[in-house]
Amino acid sequence: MGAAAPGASPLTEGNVFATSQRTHRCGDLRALHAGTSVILGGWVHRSRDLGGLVFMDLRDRAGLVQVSFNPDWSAAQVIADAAAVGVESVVLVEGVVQPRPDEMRNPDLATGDVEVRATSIRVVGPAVTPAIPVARGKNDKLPAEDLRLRHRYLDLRRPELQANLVLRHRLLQITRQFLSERGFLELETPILTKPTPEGARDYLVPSRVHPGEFYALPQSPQIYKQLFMCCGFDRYFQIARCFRDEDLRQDRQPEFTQIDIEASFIGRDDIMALSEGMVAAIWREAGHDVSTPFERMSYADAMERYGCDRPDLRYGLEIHDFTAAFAPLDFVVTKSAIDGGGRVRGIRVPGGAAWSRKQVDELEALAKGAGAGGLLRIKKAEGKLDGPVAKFLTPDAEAALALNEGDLALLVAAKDRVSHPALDRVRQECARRLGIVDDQARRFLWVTDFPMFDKDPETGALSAVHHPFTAAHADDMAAYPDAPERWRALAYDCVLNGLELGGGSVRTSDPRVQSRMFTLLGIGDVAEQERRFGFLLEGLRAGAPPHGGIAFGFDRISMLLSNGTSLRDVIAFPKTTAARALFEDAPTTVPAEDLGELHLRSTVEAK
RNA sequence: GGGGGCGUAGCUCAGCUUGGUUAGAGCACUUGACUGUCACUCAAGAGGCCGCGGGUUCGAGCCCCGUCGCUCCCGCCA
Repeated sequence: MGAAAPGASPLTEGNVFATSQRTHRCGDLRALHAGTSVILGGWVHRSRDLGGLVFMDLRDRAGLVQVSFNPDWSAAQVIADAAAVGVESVVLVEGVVQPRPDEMRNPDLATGDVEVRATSIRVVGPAVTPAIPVARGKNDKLPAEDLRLRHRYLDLRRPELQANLVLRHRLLQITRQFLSERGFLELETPILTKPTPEGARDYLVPSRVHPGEFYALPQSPQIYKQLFMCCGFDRYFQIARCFRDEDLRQDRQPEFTQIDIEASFIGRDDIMALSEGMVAAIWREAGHDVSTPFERMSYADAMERYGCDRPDLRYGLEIHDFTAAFAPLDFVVTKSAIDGGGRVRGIRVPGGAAWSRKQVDELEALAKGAGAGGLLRIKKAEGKLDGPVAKFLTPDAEAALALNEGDLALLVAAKDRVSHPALDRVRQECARRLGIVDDQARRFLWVTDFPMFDKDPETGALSAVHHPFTAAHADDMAAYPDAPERWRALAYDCVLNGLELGGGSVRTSDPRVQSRMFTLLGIGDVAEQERRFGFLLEGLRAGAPPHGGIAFGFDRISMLLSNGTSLRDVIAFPKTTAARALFEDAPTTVPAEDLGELHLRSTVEAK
């Protein structure tokens, strides 16, 4: 193999992947390369030794190509060497691209019209037998996830995961380009920040130079980005890593990436329009057309019609209120619920009358699991209504139900706090059973006008639904100065098919209003406000423009656009649900003297 | 913090219901044969702390208790 000519840069000639050691990538070779002498570097994906003839599938990031070793063009020693290489070893192969005869083409392979006739092979990175297979048969199951994470250096070689990370890269680039072109500055914020006792648990980092004091890893760059606005940076974004020390889920990691955006002199509609353009650009990069603007729905509407603040609009089964029609009924379940301040609401399921008692019992179990006392069922079969309530129904109630032949009504009689989540669960399950969820459809939606505060039903304490820096509708504050639980927030969530993609708000830019919000949230002491949020309040007092922003969950977006179901498949080195990194084996114990330097002592018994 | 599922060869799994000779299969691996394969084929071989600890029993992969790991869900995630 000849050395590159001194001074020659192979990164020219229109093939940016050529280097001093290789000329092409395996997966890039096509019929047009026929006759070209090439040097390839790649991993041995699989090989087939026919005795005297060896075929090797060589893999790199671009894909697979077949290399053939044959006495007609390969020396005996070259064939012997090829036959001896183990899978997943790294080799450099020199040869000539040749078109394959028609009957030997492989239509399943992008490079299947050609093969590389090898004249030399050099093993530059021999591999031990892989602990988990990289090359898989069509019907082979994936190894267990803990093994895939433990041997991530092998799992990430799989073309599927490579494609996911390549797509992730492209989505990052298009996001940066979109925002950059619109004057947004990519500004970095600290990873070592100030602990905030609200919200999720912080990851804490002990300070060595300040005994007993701690940094926290950011749950989001929220306050910093608002300070950028106070500084006049006007338009900010960051692909920001965020950390939350909470228990995990399939779609939740302890560290995650969000597209974080903030802008000045804007209102809600500005942020929404910008976001729609960005989301459309991201989806387009993944090959999907998205029409804008997105639908909008108020929080109150979403809860009333779907029992959920991020409704999946790909199907109907909307919730209806039958309270007025059921109020006169002499039926204890509905009567007591209504008398107690509740309502009778539910959905009509076309064709549900055919479901068995057991099937409907399963739906009731779901409703009960969500907190409901039960699920009332009324079906219309052979022209008459049937169910425990049926004999109590007045003509008015029957008319209100408006059931068609074969319909099933599923009702919950309870306060909204109970019936919303119960009906949400039942509605989703019914849609799934009916098979009416179109998985090709993309129903983007803005949910707006969230309440500012959530009131604890027992203590009466208020907590922020979005976060404490969100602005409220000015007219609500004026109309109900003493009933903050009635205020609507200038907050908005971007929802796709029942999944939350992102959320944001217009912020409170008046420091006096911000201080009042803290007071409403139970931080009435001014000194306490200054201690915890002084660095924001000072910034606001120094002259703050009206501003607002939004953050999108980038991992989840990558997952959706990779058609995956697990965040772990779009993150190179993810944690397990126990927040453990199996490959590098973190977290881990550290020597007591290291702790001592940080002024810490473990309370856990040494093993 | 709570509940469910899983844990047997390097990998994917069977065996457990009803305890009983030497724990099996496919793939991978090793050796051999094979000149157009592409999940090559064929033959032979090697490979096991049945997660770990304890208990019941004449006898435990199988039953019981505990524990660890992974996973899914609830709580939690302003």
